[in-house]
Amino acid sequence: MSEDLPKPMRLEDLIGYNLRRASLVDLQGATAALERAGTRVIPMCVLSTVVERPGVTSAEVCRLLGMQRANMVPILAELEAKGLVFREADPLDQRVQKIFPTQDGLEQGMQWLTLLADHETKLLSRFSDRERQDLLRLLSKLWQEAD
Amino acid sequence: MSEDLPKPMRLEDLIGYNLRRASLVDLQGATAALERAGTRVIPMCVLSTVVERPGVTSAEVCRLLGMQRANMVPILAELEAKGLVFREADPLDQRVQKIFPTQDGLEQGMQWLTLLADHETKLLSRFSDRERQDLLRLLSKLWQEAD
DNA sequence: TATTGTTATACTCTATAACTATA
DNA sequence: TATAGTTATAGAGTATAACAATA
Repeated sequence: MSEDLPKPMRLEDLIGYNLRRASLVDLQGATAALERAGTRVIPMCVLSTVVERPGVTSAEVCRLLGMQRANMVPILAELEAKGLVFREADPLDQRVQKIFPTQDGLEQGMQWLTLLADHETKLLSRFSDRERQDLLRLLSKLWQEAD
Repeated sequence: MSEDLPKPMRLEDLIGYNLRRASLVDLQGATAALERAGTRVIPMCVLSTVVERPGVTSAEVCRLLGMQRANMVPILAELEAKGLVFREADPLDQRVQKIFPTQDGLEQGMQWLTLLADHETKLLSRFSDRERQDLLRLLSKLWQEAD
């Protein structure tokens, strides 16, 4: 009885359009939440990665976060200047510097993560637990399985 | 028996992190798909809006797409220079210009939308129809209901 | 040859302030 | 006073090429 429309014919039917709008809404709230703590989203992501993987190298962080090495330089310099991470020469490979969180870095990393978790609780207040789980799973599957 | 962990403690547990990674993966593919047609994502979104709402004003497109008025100016100039849209003074309000798609604009708008739909079919090839529907609904709910 | 960390640079997108013409 | 369209400008994020040191 109903005709089949095989392709989306409107902008709002595109997953990508809704992805970008949703990501932008989240980013605004996340930026505001972190601004009060004196940081931004990208340094927060880098610090979290260092906290979760102490001894990681700059190039590894770049691969994990999908960033260019050149753009990591000022971010790490900023975190180091704030006393949140420090670098150590790797005796096994003179090219690389292993990055570790300081005690302050561990505490700030936890606090920044909590700020974002609180922001997300507000953002998703009308979502059921099941909807949050589904959304997280589908988004993760989307970018992790991308070739 | 299991402990309850009320807040995410890792970067990858944040919806926002997965939103941004997923949006970026999609954006790369969408940009590549549109590059072959000689355009970019934002002009495509603007043209689609004009096609779906002929006679819309610049300020209305900005509100619909969440853009600043200042940033719309060069986009509309580009679409106009390509002969895809044209503007008409509104006799009822001398401040506004109503924007309409040309015949070429209608055809290009359809073609650009098809390019993105094809890109999404590839991107979501491992997603079931149900998963695509769920993802679309959850993303739309996230940004449309945001206050 | 390939990789790491780095510098310099350019480009896109986004944000803000200020202007004019009109409502 | 508020809004529409515009200009100029600054900022954040991203991308590429090239370099020296090391593997």
